[in-house]
Amino acid sequence: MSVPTIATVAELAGVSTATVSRALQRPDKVQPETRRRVLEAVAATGFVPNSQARNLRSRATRTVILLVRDISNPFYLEIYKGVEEAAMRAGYKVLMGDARDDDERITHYVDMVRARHADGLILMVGRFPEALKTELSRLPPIVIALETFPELVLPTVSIDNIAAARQAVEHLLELGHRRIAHITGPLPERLAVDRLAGYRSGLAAAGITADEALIVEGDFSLDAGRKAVRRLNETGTSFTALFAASDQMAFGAISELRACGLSVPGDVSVVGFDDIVLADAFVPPLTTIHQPRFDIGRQAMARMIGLLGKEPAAANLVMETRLVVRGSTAPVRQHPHPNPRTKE
Amino acid sequence: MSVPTIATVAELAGVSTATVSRALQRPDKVQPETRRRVLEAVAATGFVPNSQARNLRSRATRTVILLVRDISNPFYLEIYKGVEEAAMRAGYKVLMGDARDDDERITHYVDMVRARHADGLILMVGRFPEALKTELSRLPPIVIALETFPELVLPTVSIDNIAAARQAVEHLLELGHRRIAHITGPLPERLAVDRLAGYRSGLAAAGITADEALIVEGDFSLDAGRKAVRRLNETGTSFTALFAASDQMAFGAISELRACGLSVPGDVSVVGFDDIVLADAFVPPLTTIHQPRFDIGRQAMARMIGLLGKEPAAANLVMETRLVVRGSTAPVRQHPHPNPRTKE
DNA sequence: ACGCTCGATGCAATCGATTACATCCTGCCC
DNA sequence: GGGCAGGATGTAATCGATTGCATCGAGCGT
Repeated sequence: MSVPTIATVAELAGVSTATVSRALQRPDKVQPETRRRVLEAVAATGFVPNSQARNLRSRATRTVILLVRDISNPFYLEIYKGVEEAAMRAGYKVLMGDARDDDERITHYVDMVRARHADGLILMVGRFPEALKTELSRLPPIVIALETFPELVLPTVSIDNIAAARQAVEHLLELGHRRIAHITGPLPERLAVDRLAGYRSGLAAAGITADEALIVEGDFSLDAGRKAVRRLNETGTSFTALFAASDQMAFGAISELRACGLSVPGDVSVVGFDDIVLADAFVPPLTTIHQPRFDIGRQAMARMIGLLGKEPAAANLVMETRLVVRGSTAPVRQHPHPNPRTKE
Repeated sequence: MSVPTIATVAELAGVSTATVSRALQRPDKVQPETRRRVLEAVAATGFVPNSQARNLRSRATRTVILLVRDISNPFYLEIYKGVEEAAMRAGYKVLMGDARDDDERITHYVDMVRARHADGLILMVGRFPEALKTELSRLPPIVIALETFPELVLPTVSIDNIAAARQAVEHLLELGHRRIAHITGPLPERLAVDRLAGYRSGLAAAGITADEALIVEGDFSLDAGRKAVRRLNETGTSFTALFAASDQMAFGAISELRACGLSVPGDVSVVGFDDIVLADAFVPPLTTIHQPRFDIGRQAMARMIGLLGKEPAAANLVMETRLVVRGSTAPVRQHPHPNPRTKE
C-alpha cells in the first residue's frame, strides 16, 4: 500500500518504465493506444512522479525562492503575487522566505539553492552577506528586486528612490512646509540612504538646509514610526510636516501624533512611501509614493526565468513610481503649531 | 568547474564517499582525524549536499507547505511566523502558497506534496476540494489551522468562532446598541457561517431577532467592507453598530462610513475580528477579537511534526480568543443617527 | 601466539525517474 | 524476396547521496 512509482504503472500497463516516462513527457513518441493504456494505469494507481527523482536527473527544480527583508511587512505580499503569477505561467513554483535581515538566515537560503532545493533566488533584502561577496563566482542565479547593491553585477529591478523621495518632499514644499521631518529606514542600507538623499536634495533645491534634529532613524516598522515621533517630541524640535520612508512608519507616526493631541493633516502633514493596501482606507487616507509592486514582482521573475534559461542578461530595470496625494497632507498653517510638549 | 559532489570531496580527502557521508551525518562513526580531513575537503571544495539526492534516498524533504486562503491578507503573516519558528527549530523549512480559495490551486499544492516536494501541508483555506474528499486514504499528511471541516478527521488547530463572535456582539449590546449590522465572510464557508451564528446567538440571547437586512455578505477583504456599507445605505436600514467578520472589512467599512459623513464611534460603533497589526494604529483604534495568531501557527506546525513522526494523533486544539476594546466602539446615542442617505 | 571482538572504512545496492542506445518489427523499394 | 529505413519499445546507465553488509586490522584475553 505504498506510494505508486513509475514501475507500478509500467507493470499495470504492461509496458516498460521508459515507455511510461515517454508517454507522460513526450506523448508523440509513443503510440496512441499505448499512451491510452499508460494514462489509464496512471489514473488507476494515482501515480504522481516523484519530483526528487526527476529533478535529480534533470538537474532542475523549477522552484525559485523569494527572500524578503521582513515578511510581516504587507508591502511584500503584492510583490509575491506578481512573482507568483509570472512563475506559475512558466511552470515555476515560488517559495517565500523571511530573511529578517539576518546574515545567517540569508546564507541559509543561499545554501538551499546550492543544495538544489530551488533553481534561483530573488532577493529583496537590505544586506548582502560579506561572506558571499568573496565567492561571487560560486553564487547561484540571483535577481535583486527593490534593493540595489551597486558593487555587485546582478540583474536588478528597482525604483529610483532618490527621485521618489525628492518628489515627496517637493509636494510638502509646495504646500508651504519648511520644517519637514524625516523618518529614515535602517541607515547603513542603500534603500534608506537613497531616500534620505532624496529628502536632502529636495530641501536643498528649495534653498533649505536640512536640520539634522529633524532626521530620525527607523526600521520601516509601525513601531519605529511611533518611537520616532516620541523622539522628535523629546528633542523639542518643531515641524509641520513629516516624510516617512515607509507607510508602516507613517501609520505609526500618525497614531503617535494623535496621541499627543495633534491632528493630521491639520497640525502636521504626513507623507509615506509604498502605498500599501490599507493606505487609502486609513483615516486620513495617506499621501504616499506608489510603487508598482505587482509589476516589480513580475519583472523580477521574468529576469529570473531568463537567467535560468541562459539567455543573455537583460538590462537592469528601473520602474516608475508616482506620488499619490490623499488626505494626510494639507497646506501649512500660517503659524505653525508649536511643539506638543510646550503646548497647552 | 561544475558543482562539487560527494565524490569530489571523497577524492580530495582520500576516503570513500561513504566515509564522507558518515563524517557529515554521524560524526561519532568516524575517527576524529578522518573527520577533520573530510571537513577540510568540504570547505576547500565548497561542497553542499544535493538535497534532491539525499531526500530521494531518505524519502523526506523536511519541508512543509503552508497554504493560505489569501496571501494578501496580512493576518496570515503572523501565523506564518509561528509556523516558521516551530519549523526552523525542528529543522524544517516552510513554503508559503497562495490558494486564492481556488480548487485547482489547492489540488496543485496537494500534488506538490504527492510529488515529494514537501512532506506535509498546513491548510488555512475555506474550501476542501470535493475531488480530494473521495480519496482520503491517499491524502498526504495534512493539518488544518483556523478553519474546520467537521466532516473530515484531520488534526486541527482552531478557535471558537461562534463564542468569539457572540462576545463581540455582547460588547455592543452592553453599550446599548440594538441595531447591529454584520458583514459576514464568504458564506458557504464554515468560518463565516460560525461567526454569523455567533452574531445571531448573541442577539437572540438579548431577546432581539436579527434583521436580515442588516446582514451583508463579504469576503474578508477591504473592499468588501466598503461595498457592504454602501449596500446597507442603499437599502436604507439604519444601524448604530457594525460587527465585521474581519479587520480588513472593518477598515473598509469605517473608511466608507466616514466618506458618508458618519463618525466612528460617534454615529456608528465598529468591531472587527482578527486584531491585525495595524488595528491599534488605526484612527480610531479598532475594537476587535484578538486571535493568538503566532501560537496558532506554532501549534499547527507542532502537530505537523507529530504527524510526520508517526506519533499518535494529538487531540484537536481550540485556542483562546479575547475581545480587545479600543476606540472604535462607544455607548449608543440616545437618538440613533438616521440613515446617512436620509441625512441633512 | 592465537582467535575473537569491535570499531573504522570501503563496496555496492538503492531511492525513482530520465534517456542514450540497443533491439525488434513493420513496411517499402527494387 | 531481400535489404534497409525508421518508428516503437525495452534495457540499462545515470543523477548524488545514503546505508547494509563485507572487510580489514588493532587490541585484548587466555
